[in-house]
Amino acid sequence: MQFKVEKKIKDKLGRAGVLTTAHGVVHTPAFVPVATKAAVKALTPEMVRDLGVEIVLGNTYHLYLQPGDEVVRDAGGIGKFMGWRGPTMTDSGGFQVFSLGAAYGKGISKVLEVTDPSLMIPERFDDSDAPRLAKIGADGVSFKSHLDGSIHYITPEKSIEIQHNLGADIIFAFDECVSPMEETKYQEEALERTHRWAERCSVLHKSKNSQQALFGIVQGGRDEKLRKQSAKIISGMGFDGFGIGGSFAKEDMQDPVRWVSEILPEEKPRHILGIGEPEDLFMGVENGVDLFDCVAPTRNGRNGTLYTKRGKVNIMNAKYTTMRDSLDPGCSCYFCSNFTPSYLAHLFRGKEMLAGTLGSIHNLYFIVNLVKNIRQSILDGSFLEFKKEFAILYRN
RNA sequence: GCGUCGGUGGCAGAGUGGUCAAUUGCAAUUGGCUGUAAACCAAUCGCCUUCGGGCUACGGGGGUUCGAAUCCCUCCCGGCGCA
Repeated sequence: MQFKVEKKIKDKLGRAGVLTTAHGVVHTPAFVPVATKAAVKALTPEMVRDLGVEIVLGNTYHLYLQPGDEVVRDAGGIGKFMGWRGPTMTDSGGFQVFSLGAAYGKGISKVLEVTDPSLMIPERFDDSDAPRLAKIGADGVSFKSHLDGSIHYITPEKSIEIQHNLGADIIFAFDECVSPMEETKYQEEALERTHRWAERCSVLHKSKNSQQALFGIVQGGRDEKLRKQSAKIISGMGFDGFGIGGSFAKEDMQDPVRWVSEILPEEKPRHILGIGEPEDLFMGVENGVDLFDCVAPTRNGRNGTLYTKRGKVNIMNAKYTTMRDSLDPGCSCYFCSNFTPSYLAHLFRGKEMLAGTLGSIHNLYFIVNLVKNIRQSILDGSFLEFKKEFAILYRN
């Protein structure tokens, strides 16, 4: 893998670049659709490609459980297995430590909308009996499969082995995504663990002489000291690129991202994990992020929430049942070019499978194109103007 | 005409003397979704309300009872059977 910065935003950390992998080129900043189980839900690889997508991201934990990483390896790797000819990346399973662990059944997401001190857990109470499918052990994480209840112990080494079998161009170190609700003491403890795990991932990966690029993940929550410390430590481990992971608060997300980008080596790519609402894309790019993956466009698309230049709309709202005007004037995606909101509303109400497909197509097109336009604005030297123009319409 | 079973909120369908403005499902209305336990989840869903409560409701009318969607009488409507 190679990465080259083409142009930077004046006086900012942001840049446009080109990432070259064995399976093709990615123009950054880029949006990376999520294909957890080797499928971008509701879409064929051809549709995904036609939307302008250059790279997709699969998931270690999910593919390990089903169909099994060896099946994927024997099929020629994740790209070949899923019929995607371009570059691929896999997440390490670190997010499942969070989503199936501390966040399990609690409705906690990785982005907090409001910073409310009362929401913070003052002291990590003993909730070891709380139902959860992931538990952190001595040197790894014990998962109870959501599919059949079987127990699986994933260590950093195991995550890397699985990812070697999955064979994506870019893989991630096994980390612990920490809940935004955790107190500082726990953040520190988890951060040290993530650093130890990162080192182990790096050591094993290097010993295997893999052609795959390994990205280390910076954690540290919303704490400046921890974030900077993490960025320094992770940059010193010889990774090929970096992930920025963990907990964020909507209103100050840019701070951790900036702190980290200022420290990470400029010549290596940075990927913010699991972030991808339109405003966040501008925030990330401005603060030095090259790659974004996020389930939001596809999940929202399947659930009836569609992006438009004037903000998100819920196609299930009564007013759309008869609307024949364009949902998002100027949008030239396959859905907007060929169908009416009324039709899509009907498909959703009728629970037709095509609803999720058309919703995903529109949303992915919206996000991928937005990032493309952001990239172009960097090359044109008009990023800040573009950001401002977009925000004025989108927020109304 | 006789017999019989039934008529409950937009629909389906529970309830069969008080805890019933009435279980549940669907529909409807609205909200949410950020490294996917997610083609998902949540709230609302008779009218009014100063959110304490008030009012009108289980085909119509009448009755029994302290109290009726629930019991009785009668009328109307529907299914089935027999003429």
